[in-house]
Amino acid sequence: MAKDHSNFFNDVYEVVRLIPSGRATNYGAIANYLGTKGSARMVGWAMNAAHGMADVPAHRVVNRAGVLTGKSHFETPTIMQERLEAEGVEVVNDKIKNFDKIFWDPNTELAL
DNA sequence: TGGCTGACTTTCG
DNA sequence: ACGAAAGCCAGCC
Repeated sequence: MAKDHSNFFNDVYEVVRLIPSGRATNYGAIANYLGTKGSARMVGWAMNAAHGMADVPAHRVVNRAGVLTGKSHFETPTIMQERLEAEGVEVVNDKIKNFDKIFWDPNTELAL
């Protein structure tokens, strides 16, 4: 399982893994951090492969509005919200409450 | 080799 | 303020 096979996917996994508990980020931030800012979709795609990895908390990755867009891709559409609430994140209507304060930007937190 | 798809984002109407 | 369309890159057929 060499990480050099797909740098893009691996990078996404690492960034998502670096997301601290009780925090969440969005696809655009990760894409921007990786340099592929134009392809925020690809981040989601990478997560599609990442959802098979337990080490990748995909539930901490949401869209720029803080909505749990990818919840449907989990084992169950409720897993994402359940896990976020378990982390201490308030979720209402499949949307993260106070997303503005729990938002975790790799470009800022990792201090590029 | 060429073209479609995709867990997004931004902008024009 | 809401709706629809374009743009982006990388994997997959």
